Amino acid sequence: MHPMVNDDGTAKTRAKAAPRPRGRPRSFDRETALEKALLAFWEHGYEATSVSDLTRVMDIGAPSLYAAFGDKRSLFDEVVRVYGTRYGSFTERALAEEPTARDAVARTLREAATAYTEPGHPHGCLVVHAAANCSTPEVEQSLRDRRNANIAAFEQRIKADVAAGVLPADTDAAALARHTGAMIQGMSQQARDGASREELEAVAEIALSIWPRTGTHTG
Amino acid sequence: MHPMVNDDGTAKTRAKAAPRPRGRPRSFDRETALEKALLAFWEHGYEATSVSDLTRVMDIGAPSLYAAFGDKRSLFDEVVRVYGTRYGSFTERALAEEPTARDAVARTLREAATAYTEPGHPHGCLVVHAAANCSTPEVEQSLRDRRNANIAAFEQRIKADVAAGVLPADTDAAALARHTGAMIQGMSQQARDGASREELEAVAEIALSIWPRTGTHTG
DNA sequence: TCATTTTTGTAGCGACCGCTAGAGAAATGC
DNA sequence: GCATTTCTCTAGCGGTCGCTACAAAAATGA
Repeated sequence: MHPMVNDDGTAKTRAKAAPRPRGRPRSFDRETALEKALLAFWEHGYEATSVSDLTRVMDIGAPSLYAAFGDKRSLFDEVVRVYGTRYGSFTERALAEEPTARDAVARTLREAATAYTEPGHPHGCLVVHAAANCSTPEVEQSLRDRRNANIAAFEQRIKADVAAGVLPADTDAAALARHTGAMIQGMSQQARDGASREELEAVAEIALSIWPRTGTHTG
Repeated sequence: MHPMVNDDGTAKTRAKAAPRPRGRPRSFDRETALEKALLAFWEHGYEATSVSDLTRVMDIGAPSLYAAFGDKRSLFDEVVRVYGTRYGSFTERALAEEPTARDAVARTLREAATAYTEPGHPHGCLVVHAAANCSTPEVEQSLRDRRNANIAAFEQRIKADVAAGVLPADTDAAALARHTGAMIQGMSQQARDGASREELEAVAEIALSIWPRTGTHTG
């Protein structure tokens, strides 16, 4: 057995043994740099964030960026994945944990009001805005797919409630899901345009009032 | 009196006499070129539409563009003005012509469903999307101001109905206006993401169901 | 010590960006 | 005809874009 030499001070990333690699070690923490890139892309979008911007905020040289993350496009892809797990997971959590579609939508909209106006990071949703007006169609399409997949997930959840009798049989699941998606995207735009958490929460409550109250909560 | 020589075939623009200017006449129709620029900016946004793109779709050289429209920024400003009168005026028309705030909002959302999916031009609203992720902050801010002014106009109209007793006294006019703005922007995003007119109309009807039905139409 | 491996900083590639100088072309007034 | 005015075309400016070749630097294994 090799001794687990891992407390050398710089290698925060390698938590799991793995003997130190051969060459010169990285001078920066990969996760920290990735988070900086995430914030830059979140604030300015894919296209308006130049590689020069990225190297500045990540505090590394261009060759280091390309060695660690590939090109700009794959760095952005990784940023989107990290964003999804770190900041954008409240929707799927609500869908998984709440007992009814209505509860899931309610929790999603309320948490969106908070998440989209949180201090410490840009307002609104990266998935909604970061690939708008993008001259690389694949990038624009990849986020569009994520948005539409979210709406499809709402639709599935609503249909399940209809099938279970929780929602009326004549419920238009597709329209209800799209309405929810439009609200989320509209609230994200509002957050970018300066709306506060309280203002977005009021919007969310109005939007929620359209739901038939046949669910578990009737108070 | 000078005879009104105005039928020289090329000068569509000068409808009002004004003796022909001194130098070499323009080889293109300014309004037609402006409309082409409008469509380009609408589809790709301010930043992603290069001057080279513009000269190609307008079918003129770069010096002609700069002579006729100033720089890229002022061309975009003019495009936004033209867009407002030609494509984006349905909101203020509804606010001016409908008897109640609710009717104005209903007409706005229904007409948005049509306008945002009309064939022959890009989907969605130029004001919502064309300055997203823009590295020129003034451009981004100018469209943001237009969006927020729209919401303020809704709020004023709603407050007028509250004052007139058409809407309940405890109506949250600001939240209701912001909800309307979020719906418009969300529907615009949906249109960009591929939603059809019928789908957006269904979303609009759902959104409208939140309004208290104390207005003139109760059928 | 010394060869090997990997990262780092410098410096710059070709392509495109918004924009314009300058010469020629097409109209006018005289 | 001829000067004047205005527009058009070619060509290219300085700057930034995404990206990379290259050599020095810093770790390893022997």
